[in-house]
This record gives sequence, C-alpha cells and structure tokens, in this order.
Amino acid sequence: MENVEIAGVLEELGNLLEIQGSNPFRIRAYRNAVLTVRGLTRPLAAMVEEGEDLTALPAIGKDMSAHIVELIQTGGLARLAEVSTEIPRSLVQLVKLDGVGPKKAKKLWESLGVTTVDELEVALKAGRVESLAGFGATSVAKILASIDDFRRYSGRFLLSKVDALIEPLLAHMREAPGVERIEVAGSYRRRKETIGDVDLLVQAELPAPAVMEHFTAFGSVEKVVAAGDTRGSVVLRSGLEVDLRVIPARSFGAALHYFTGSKEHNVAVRQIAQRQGLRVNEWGVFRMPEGVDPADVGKEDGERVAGETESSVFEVLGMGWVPPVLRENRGEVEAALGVALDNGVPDLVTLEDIQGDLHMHSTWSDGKASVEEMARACKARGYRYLAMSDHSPALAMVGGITPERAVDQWEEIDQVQGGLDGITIFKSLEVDILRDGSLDMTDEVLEALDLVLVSVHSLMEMDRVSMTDRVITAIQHPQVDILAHPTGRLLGRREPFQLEMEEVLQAARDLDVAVEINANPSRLDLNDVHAHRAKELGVKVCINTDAHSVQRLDHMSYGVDQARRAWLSREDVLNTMTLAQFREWLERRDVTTT
DNA sequence: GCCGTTTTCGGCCCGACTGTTTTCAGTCG
Repeated sequence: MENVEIAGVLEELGNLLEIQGSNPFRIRAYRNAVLTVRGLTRPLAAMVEEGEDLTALPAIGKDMSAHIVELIQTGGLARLAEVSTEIPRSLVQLVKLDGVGPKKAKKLWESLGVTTVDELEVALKAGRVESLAGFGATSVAKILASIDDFRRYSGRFLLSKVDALIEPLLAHMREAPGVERIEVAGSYRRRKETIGDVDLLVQAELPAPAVMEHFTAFGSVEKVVAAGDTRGSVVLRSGLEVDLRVIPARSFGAALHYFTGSKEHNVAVRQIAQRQGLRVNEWGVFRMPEGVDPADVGKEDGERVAGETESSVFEVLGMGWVPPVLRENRGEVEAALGVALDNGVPDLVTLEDIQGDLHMHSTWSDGKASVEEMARACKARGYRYLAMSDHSPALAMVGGITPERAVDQWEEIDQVQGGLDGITIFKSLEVDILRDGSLDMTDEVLEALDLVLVSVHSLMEMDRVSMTDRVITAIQHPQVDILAHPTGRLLGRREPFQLEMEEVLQAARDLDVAVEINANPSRLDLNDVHAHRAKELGVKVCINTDAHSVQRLDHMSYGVDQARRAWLSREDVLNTMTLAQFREWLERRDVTTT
C-alpha cells in the first residue's frame, strides 16, 4: 500500500472519530500522523519490510505504527471497520461542506438520518433542516450554496495529489514487458490545477497483451473498467480513473499530441492541417490523395508525413513546438504559426529561473521549521534570497507575530544570517488586511521591514465592491510590496472571494505593487487568467510557496507551472531577479520620489 | 493518540465571527 493511501485511511478514520465526538487531541494526533506520512519521501511499506521502527517518526506512536503495519500487511484496518459500523463513512463528505462541521454532521444524521450530500440537499429543500436546533434559514442557504461548489469539484483531483498517486504506477509500468516509453498526457501534462482522469501513453509494438495485463495487475487498482488491445481503463482505490493507451513507435508523437489536448487546441490545429490538405489524428499526419471522399479514408490511409515525434507534427504544419501548458487555444496556435506575435510562442519562465522564495512561515507563527531550517533549505534549493514572512497577530490561532515579537524575530534572523552565507534573509511579515483595508501591524514595524506582504484571511463573504475597496485600500499603504493569494480560493473547498480583479491589478500597476502566484497546490492563486492579465498590464508577478515546512518549499514547481500556463516569461516574475536587482526593486519608491 | 518527562500522566495553539441564541455552541482558520 502506498503512503498516500495510508495517509488517506488515517485521515478518514480521524474524521470519523471527530464526528463521533472523540477526544479532540486524539483527532489532532491523527491529523499530525497524516502530515508525517504525506511528507515522507520513502515508502512506509519498504520501511516496514526492513524492520524499521516507525515510532521513531514524528507523530507516529505505538497505535499509529500498528495501524500502518496492519494496512500494509492486510490492506485494511480493523479499527476503521469497527468505527464504520457505528457511524456511516459517508458523513465525512458532509463535513467538507462550508458551514457543516462534525457536530452538525452528527446532528443531521441522528435527527434526520442524513448520511450523504444528496440526502442533505433533499432535507434542506424540504425544510426539514431549518427547524433543527442550531440551524436556521441563513445556514440552510449557506449549506445549499456550498453543495453547489462541492458538486462542481467532485471527481477532480489536485495536480499534486495526482503526482503522488501516479508515480508508483509509472514505476510499475516501466517494468512491463515490451514497454519502450511512457508519457502522461491530458490535463496532467498541461499542468492544470485539477485533473479529472489520467491519460497514460505507452509505446510498444502491437499487439501487446502483456502490457495491458501488467497494467490491470497494478496493486492499487480497485476496478478494471476496460482492457482491450490498445486501450484499457481502471479505477484506483483513491477513486482516480486511469486510461492506458498502447501506441506503436511510428504514431507515438501524434498520439501524445492528440491525447494532451486540449480539445480546443486540437480542433484549431486540425483546421490548420486541413487548409494544407493534411489530416491529423492520433496515428499521425497524413497527406490525402486527390479526389477521395474523407469518409472513405481509413485511420492511416494517405501518405504519412509525420507522427513519430510530437515536434514533427507541429513542424509539418509549419508551426513551432508548443509547450503543453499553453495548449488551450488561447492564441498559442497563431503564435506558433508566427502570425499573431512577432516572436512566436514566448520563452516561458522555468524553475531554474527562480532566485528566491518571498513567502514562508516559521515556528514564530504557524510554521513547522525554524528560521534557520527554512533558510538552509532555501539555500539547498539554490536560492540567493528568501523572505521570512510570518503571520500578523489578527491570526491569533496561529500565534501571529505582535510588534514586540517582531523585534525579537529580527534578532534571530540576524543571528541566523550571521552564520549563513550565500543566501540573504529579508525580514518580512504576511500582514492581515482588516475589514476596512487597514493593516494589522504598526507603521513603525512596517517601515522597519525589508518587505511587506498583505493578504485577506477573514470576512471573506464581503460583497464585491467592499472587498475590492478593502484590498485596494490595503495596497495603497506605502510600505506594501506584494499582495499575497489575492482571491483566497482553496481548490475544491472554497470559491475565490468576490473581487474586481481588473481594478485591483490596475491599482497594483499604479502603486508598483507585485501580485502573488501562491504555489500551494490547493491555492494556485492568482489563476492563469489573472496572472496573464497582470503580465499584460505590466504588473510584476511573484511566485511564492507560502511554505509552512521545509518540504513544502518544493511546491515552487506548481507555482512555476501556473505561471507558464499564464504565458509568463522570466522578466515578468519578480523573484527571478538577481539579489542586486531585487534590492533595487525594494527601493523603487524612494528612487521615484527623489 | 502522541509526547516528554516531574517515568506514568497531564498537556496538547486559541481568538473571532456567525447564527443562533438570550449567554453560547459551532465553525473557521
């Protein structure tokens, strides 16, 4: 059993215990164990195999260790089976709804027999919830709205989750007999924020029954939906559907292009081909014989002119190769043809271009690692600078930094800096934007900081006009440098709050404030569309991880993918600057006022 | 349920907001 699956089971058990009303500290123990398991780089199954003591891991004690061993050895967990006889497992879905927590879920179940989101919707609409103690008309409306959000995202997986789920599958498939090459196509290859299902392409000579057999025999397969000669489809225990296609070498590039999509991109490319008397499908690019009805043509009829490599497909159509992240039919086809843009498809920013991470937390607020650990980890990632930006006091639950403690933290930063060369630590804070747009920190501290990030963490249900005023008021403060996670969205969990992004971006341009692409895979906020707009307006975009642990500094790649999907180049991104350039940027207002 | 230790059990991040109440439980972060 894979680590992600183990984490999933422990998480579900913890959630069920919470609904049952179990000791809250026991619940937290489960959550902490889940964090540990998710953060491991080695498979627990291998550690158990080698007889390692799992209780040496943080947050894993006697019971958790036993749970994990049981899961690995039996594939199941008796404790979970036991709990699910007392309480329906589907109740954990209710808790994911905004406005429904464990107590309300339990009440809905005990009073009305509601066990699923569908049943809850029926009960809400029948007016049976409103009369329950603790519920009212307002909460009914709120829950109904969050059911809509829930539906919109159900069945989709975060890109980071898919990364974790398919890595073992890819390793498994590399060992299949006759496999020459493996690629993941689809929205995964385009690096979309969420993924519906996974399209796996395998290059092998047909027929290749052993490849399909190997595929369906993968350990995490729950259900085999289809298993033919060239195409198979399975559902993994995680609920992720994976389609496999076996493709001969001569067609691999064409298939990779075809199955990478997007559908809209493919349509546009096929139109280009048609104008040139060419036909593009997943088997290749073909020149059609004169005077033949296309309806009578087989999949590989005509003269094959391309298909073995993906770039050959573009080339034969007179196009440059288009990076998958751009294939949304948003101008990339024209750009690759050299008709819409002078310089074709832009040179996109890469992870290697990133010189620093300007948003992260330490144990001074809710981070897991010390200032020194974070700084050393940034240095290990090749960065030249970082900003230590813990929370301000309005986020009391995370122990935000008061003006007094800020001064103490600076001392520690100076000490760490003194023992560390090759990387520069900027003193920063992620300051809360309060209801009226004022900032949750004294001007004295703000002026003393190297860099100020601001963000909204509360009162997210304001109307569009008030929220827009609030954010613009905040960035008008003369010390503000970066607007962090501008819309507050949490993929699959919370919609972005109401915000007139165009006004905010224009204000950011006028005020010379940068906007963030938060690289946390659950946020990716700004989205690709807004980040692209920022580029058009000349607003600097900053890609930050918002890491709360050393491990999560690696989320940077998700932020870079998002920036690439937004067409951003190195020069559009603030933290690709050299240290000297960035220092200069920090002084930009002083320069313009003199 | 984990952890650390005062080595065998007590501590474990908690304040703001909301909608429901009529003094606060539940949710959120």
